[in-house]
Amino acid sequence: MLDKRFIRDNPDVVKEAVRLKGVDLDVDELLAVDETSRKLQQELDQRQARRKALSKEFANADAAKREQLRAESNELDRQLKQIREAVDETTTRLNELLLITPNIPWDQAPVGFDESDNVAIKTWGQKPEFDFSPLDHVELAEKRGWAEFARARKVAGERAYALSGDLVLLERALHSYALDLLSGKGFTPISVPALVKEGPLVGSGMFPKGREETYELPADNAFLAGTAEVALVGLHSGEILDKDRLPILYAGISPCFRREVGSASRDVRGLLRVHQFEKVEQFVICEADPEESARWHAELLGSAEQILQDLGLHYEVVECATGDMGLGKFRMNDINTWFPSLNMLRETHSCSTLHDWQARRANLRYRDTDGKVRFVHTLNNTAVATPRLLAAVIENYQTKDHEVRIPQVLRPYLGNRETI
RNA sequence: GGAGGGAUGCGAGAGUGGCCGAAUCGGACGGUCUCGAAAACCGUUGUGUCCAUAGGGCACCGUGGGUUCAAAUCCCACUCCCUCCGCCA
Repeated sequence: MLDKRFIRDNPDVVKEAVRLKGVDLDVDELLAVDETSRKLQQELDQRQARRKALSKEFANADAAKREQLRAESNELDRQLKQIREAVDETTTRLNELLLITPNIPWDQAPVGFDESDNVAIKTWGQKPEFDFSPLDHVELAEKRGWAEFARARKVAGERAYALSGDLVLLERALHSYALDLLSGKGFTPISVPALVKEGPLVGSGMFPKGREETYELPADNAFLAGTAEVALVGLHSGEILDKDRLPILYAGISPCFRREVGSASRDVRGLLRVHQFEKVEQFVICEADPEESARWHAELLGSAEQILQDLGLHYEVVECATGDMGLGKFRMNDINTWFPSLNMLRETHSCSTLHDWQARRANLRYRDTDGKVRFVHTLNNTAVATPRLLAAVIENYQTKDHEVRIPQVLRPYLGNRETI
């Protein structure tokens, strides 16, 4: 969400953002509705002021006067009711429009309308060389009894999977390692609800746009969140934090659920795109200073890179194009990691700065040193999301004998085994 | 699942129809005192929105409706929290 006053004062900037992000929003309509809404509100305020005054007079009035005041007040009530209906109508529409108003993207972000316009800004490491023909993660896992696909699909349908044996231990090792790394950097590990109400989904910016991507449990008025970010934003929504509590650094863990409606029959094989997965998420709440949030963006991106470097995986960092970065984002960097079986890099991490766009929706504020109340900045990035990253690890580290060499950093979590 | 209790500002907590955007205590901030600090004393201290230079209007006492000239206060529904019983990982 953007500040209404900002939109009013900078309509051209907002229109440009709408264009750059390819959003279906009529900014002129928004401005018109805002104008109407304010006029109606003023009218309402005036009549309400009058009604309040009448009530005050009433206390000291005689019987005849009271009759007259009662009549006037009743008439005012009739008018108020009408105006209130009009106000409700316009504010509902205004909110609809505000909720789909995009954040202003970073002026250095590549302009473009989808993923294909993203620009690689860094690559690290090298593709592994195999002197045998490597298996893909599905073949490898099945050969080793590490996964059940057919049986899992009997239980839970398409894109379902079950991990077993050493692959489960390896998955846990990845998460433990990421959590330890982030704790060491001052992030508080926190496990959060994946089962959430609608409020935090709107607050985090997932709704209304991502509604059909989200599992809904209508009997309970609840949803399954696609990321811990939803709960992490929600935890502090509505609060006014003391400035000395900032920054708040979380390493959030939760299961994640995604319907993948837009990806029908894409990546249906294996562990790449599944409906349910496990993620350690980096999340930052900091003061509303673009330089401060830019520093945290670099920090979050750096931690994700460190994880991949520690794991020895070949990756590239991508500067996401305006049309790919999503409604609420100021800046987004994806990290794509090498998958030998696909002979390509695939997204494993996504680092975003949202400035105060998310904080405004979630009403997450802090009291600055000058005593003013401001909206915080929020940022998030993946640390480890499995099984996608797990698939990358086993594909990249497989041996001719269908074993997997364990990256050094994970060995302490696996009884110091070198291979599984 | 059954029975009860509750939701008020940064925190505790008063307020059961108009004098309440809200007592009191605590916290925080500023000041006096002091070599400095503590104590004591004095003062300040909710958010949003609109018009505006100053300043003012309006809204908000969990959420949404209703009653009334008038609602934090009465009525209804919902959400959340707590206690006890039952069930249960």
